[in-house]
Amino acid sequence: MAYWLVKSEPDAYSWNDFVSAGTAVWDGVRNYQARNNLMAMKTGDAVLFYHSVEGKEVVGLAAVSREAYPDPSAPVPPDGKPTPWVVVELTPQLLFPKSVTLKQLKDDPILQNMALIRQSRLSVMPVRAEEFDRILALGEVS
DNA sequence: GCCAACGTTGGC
DNA sequence: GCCAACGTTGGC
Repeated sequence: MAYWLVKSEPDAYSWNDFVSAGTAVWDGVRNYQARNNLMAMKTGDAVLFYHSVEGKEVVGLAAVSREAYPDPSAPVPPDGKPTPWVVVELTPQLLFPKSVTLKQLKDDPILQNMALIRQSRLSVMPVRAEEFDRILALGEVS
């Protein structure tokens, strides 16, 4: 199983919105690196849910419930080719007992090299197993 | 509110 | 194909 992190601005789509919806179609990704990460996701993979801009913290854990398929919200290319953009579907798993702030991640020696820190604009990124375990520990997920 | 990082667009 | 201009993201 692989591990991932997705970002969402809570003003636009928060963890509570996600829980209320029960499942989320992760649409609107328009960056090729992020798209490649979406395409690599497998059903059952674990996904950390991060609030960007407001909060700046990992708030919960989700799971991939459906693998990549074409993004229905993407514009149709004029040449009639299929859109390059994809979505996955995510399902909430649990709310962290304690949110893990960006500052905590930056201050932790194990987490120094996370894409979240080194590449702040990427919205969908892989997480290493040791990073994932460490973040769950910081979030007091038992 | 500012601005650094960085991806995209379009003129040449 | 290069690169300046521009737009967006997201931390501070």
